[in-house]
Amino acid sequence: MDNRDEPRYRQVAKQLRAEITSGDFKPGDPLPTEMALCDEYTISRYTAREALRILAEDGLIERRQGAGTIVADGSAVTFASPTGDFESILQYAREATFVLIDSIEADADTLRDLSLSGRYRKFTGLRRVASQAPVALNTVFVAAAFAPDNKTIDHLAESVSAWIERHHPVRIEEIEQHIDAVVLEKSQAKRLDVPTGTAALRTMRRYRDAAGKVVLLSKSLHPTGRFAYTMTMARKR
Amino acid sequence: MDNRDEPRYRQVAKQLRAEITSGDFKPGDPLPTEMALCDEYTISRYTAREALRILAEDGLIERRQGAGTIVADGSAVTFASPTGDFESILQYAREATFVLIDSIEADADTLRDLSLSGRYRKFTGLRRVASQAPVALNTVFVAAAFAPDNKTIDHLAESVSAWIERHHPVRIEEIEQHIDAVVLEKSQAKRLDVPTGTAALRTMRRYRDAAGKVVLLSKSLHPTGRFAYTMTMARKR
DNA sequence: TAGTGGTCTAGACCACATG
DNA sequence: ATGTGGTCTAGACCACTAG
Repeated sequence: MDNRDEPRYRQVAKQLRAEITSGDFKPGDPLPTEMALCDEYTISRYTAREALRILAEDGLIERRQGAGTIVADGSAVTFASPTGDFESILQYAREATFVLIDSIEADADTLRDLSLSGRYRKFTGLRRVASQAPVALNTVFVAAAFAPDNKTIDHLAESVSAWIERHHPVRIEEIEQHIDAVVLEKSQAKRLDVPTGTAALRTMRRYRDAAGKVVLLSKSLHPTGRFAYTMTMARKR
Repeated sequence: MDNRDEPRYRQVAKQLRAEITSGDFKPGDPLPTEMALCDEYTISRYTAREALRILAEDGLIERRQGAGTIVADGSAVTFASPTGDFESILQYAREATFVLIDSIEADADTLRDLSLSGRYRKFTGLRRVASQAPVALNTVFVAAAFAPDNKTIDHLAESVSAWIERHHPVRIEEIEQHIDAVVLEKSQAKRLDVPTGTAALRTMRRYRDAAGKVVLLSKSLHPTGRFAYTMTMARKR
């Protein structure tokens, strides 16, 4: 079933998120109180609060001292990243899990098309939040030296770039992002469980280290309604 | 001096921040461990961690399990764009001309849908580069106080936000951008001179002044192939 | 006044990084 | 092997909101 290594508070957050996005809780509805969550999940208050913190940071809920916790409005469908820090721009919901479909060594033609040189491992998978419909069909090319094994990447609950930085002495210095729109093909739509002909955001990101080497290249297809890209830019002074 | 009501963890965070920004701790330096902070400030580990969490969220420090906490080598990451100014986000707008189709006062329903309050003028038009096919179907809501007249906006060869800043004493401090994908409807496709059913990037941007007031709201439909969104994010300051 | 979320303590065990 | 940060428990008191 679920990854037993995943912290309890993320599991709880995932569950609550599912109940919110599925409509069990609607915008404006009160969420269970912290003590209620403690009882329901048999967890301490700290764990309940960590779960709620995640949802609050993602803008899914609003908390008010003395009053309670309610579902924020307008966030039932999309997963937005309102903050401006490096990781949150790139990620889907914090708990989005990579579900591996396929893993092979990238062939020469593919690499040439992507302007990559060197050896790369190609992972194909879905990004899911809880057991909801996938938010993305994801293809990731990882430089061979940094590639995780299949067991590691499957059910990875963070970004691949974050995993690489934690496990290898490399630092991503720059990300180039390219976004356009496409209409999904039949096979893609099937994997994502949407009708053929649905529109999707297509993103391609190149993650480079200080030397300009592409450590990671990620291509994603996000069907409309499951994902939208949000960011805030502040003016430089 | 210090607000005595302020939570202890914020006081600690404030103190640590001061030590970092004053240069007592330099980028790459290890910060005191959690236990060391507990002793130094006579606080529990929870309180120390809350303080560190604040600094980590602000991008001032980096934490790695097992390794420790160090001062980050850049301040919070910003979106580095080639030119470093707002115009670069608009990309097409720099060389694209706004061709006015329609101009009316926005009605109450429309404003409510967009969460706008106050009076706004709604301009509909195409963005063209030279006499090529249009790169966008554009709807712009301008706060009444700043709205250009029809003659001015038609064939405007810059962004509307730039025009506003040049002609009114207002400064855009923040832009919130939302991007998703759609399939064009017949009337939209016709205007853009593409087949019905073409995919398009849909962007919505809110331009706010220092007070948070939405000065300008722009919605665009960019047909695939004519426009793609590219940006580069750098980790360093 | 009762109940909520906010802050805080004092423990504990674990995963991970480094020597 | 040691020490770090990550997770988690079981308490407590306080600030605030609402009936």
